[in-house]
Amino acid sequence: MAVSFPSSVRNQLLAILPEADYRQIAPDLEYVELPRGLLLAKADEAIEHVYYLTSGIGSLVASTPEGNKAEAGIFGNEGYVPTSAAMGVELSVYDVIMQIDGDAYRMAFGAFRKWMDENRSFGRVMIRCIEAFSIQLTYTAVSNAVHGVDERLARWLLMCHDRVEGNHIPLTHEFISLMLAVRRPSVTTSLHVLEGNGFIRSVRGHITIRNREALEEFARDAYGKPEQEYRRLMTGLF
Amino acid sequence: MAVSFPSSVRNQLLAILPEADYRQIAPDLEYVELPRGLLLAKADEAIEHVYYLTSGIGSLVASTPEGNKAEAGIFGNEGYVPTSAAMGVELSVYDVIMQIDGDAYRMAFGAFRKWMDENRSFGRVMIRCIEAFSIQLTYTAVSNAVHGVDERLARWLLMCHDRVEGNHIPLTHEFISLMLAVRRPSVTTSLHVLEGNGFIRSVRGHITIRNREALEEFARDAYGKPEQEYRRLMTGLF
DNA sequence: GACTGTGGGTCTGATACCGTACGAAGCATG
DNA sequence: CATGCTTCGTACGGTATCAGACCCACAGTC
Repeated sequence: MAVSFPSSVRNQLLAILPEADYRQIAPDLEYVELPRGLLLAKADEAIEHVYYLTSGIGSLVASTPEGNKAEAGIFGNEGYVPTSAAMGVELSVYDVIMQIDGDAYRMAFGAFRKWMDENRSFGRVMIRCIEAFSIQLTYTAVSNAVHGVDERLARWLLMCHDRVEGNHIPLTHEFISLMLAVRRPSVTTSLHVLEGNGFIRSVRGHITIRNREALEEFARDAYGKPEQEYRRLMTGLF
Repeated sequence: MAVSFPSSVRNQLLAILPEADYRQIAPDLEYVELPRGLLLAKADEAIEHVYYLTSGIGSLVASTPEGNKAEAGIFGNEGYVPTSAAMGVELSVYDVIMQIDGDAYRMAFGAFRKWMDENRSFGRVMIRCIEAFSIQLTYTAVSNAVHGVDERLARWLLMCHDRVEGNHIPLTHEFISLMLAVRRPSVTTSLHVLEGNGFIRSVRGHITIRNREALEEFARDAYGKPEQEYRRLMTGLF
């Protein structure tokens, strides 16, 4: 662990920035802790800050006029939110909510816009991230259309696992059911399927990944493309 | 109809550009006809051109490793494809296919990249379009998660209707079933529901919208948000 | 007018998921 | 230890959609 590194580089986007560019924007970063449930942006309200998570997980949740909700995207320390800030959009369209406690470096909307204009490398990284996120959205749409609950749940757990350290994820069935837009009991039974196969262990409020490889195999048709594209998009940028 | 206007302004993105900027990029536009079934981009292949449709409809179709497919996004003369070109991405992740005959002005990938760098207004419009498209992706994901076939079909027909002139849409049940990732007979029965309500008329290969307002009401929970956001994003830009 | 291919309607049984409800188990509080 | 709250397990009937198959209607061709 290099002591001289600021902890903000634990965000992969900030870490990828050339050092000179990073130093330029760094003064506008502010460390914050993000408890579960915190809304980083609210639907139809102004985007005040842009967040670079260094730990934890958040979700982008979209609602319909009748109040149906579903998660459209998930993010951790590999990205930033809300992506729409980069397009000069001031109002958020979705709720962006912390799903697992974490912390982040955040930047005021105005500063973010300024650096998007003035720092080429910064803009390049942010734009790449938008593409990566949009690929995730696409495959969420496809998966929602073609996969059953078991597969969707497996995919979702893998995406969470990618974004935490260790194998332990604090999650309730209730919360998962909101994200996947299915009944809570459907989550329970699907978790049992995964548990019966030895992929995971599930106890009151906690899920432990026990055999990630097998879980990936199980979710093969649902998981992988966005993650692969992320790696492709983010390598060789500089 | 102003005779002096080039037909390319029938694409809403090109139309929105300030005249000076439009004149700058115009020499790199080439008129092409796009028959149904034509692939404007192929998954994992290089993006050769960027297309600005002036008529017709196309779809962005994503596939899973096991060959499941579903439409993730739809576009007409209100946007451009592939949006990823603006992020400096050279390979397409999806198939982009013409769904209803049309025509377009296209620009070589290299020229597009150049103007993204050199013409601020151009870049701004393209970036806005990415955001709009990404909102569409999000709501497709949500709708796929929470709505039944009837509602999803209604939503989809409305999105097609938005992108054609008149009330007539040439479509087969088979094709719609591919887009929605449902069985072909499910499309047949759902169309009967819409037809029974007097919203549409469906005959061999052709669908006619008869009462758009009622159809919108029927699809209220599934349709509208992305379209509303599109208008908000694209007004007052210059 | 017969032939052929595409597109559309309908049937069967199977299954996945739904809405709802209720009870049991874990955990904190006093 | 009693209480209350959250979280989880399970059951019921109902419905939407599935997979697959089959036949019919229409449109073009020769």
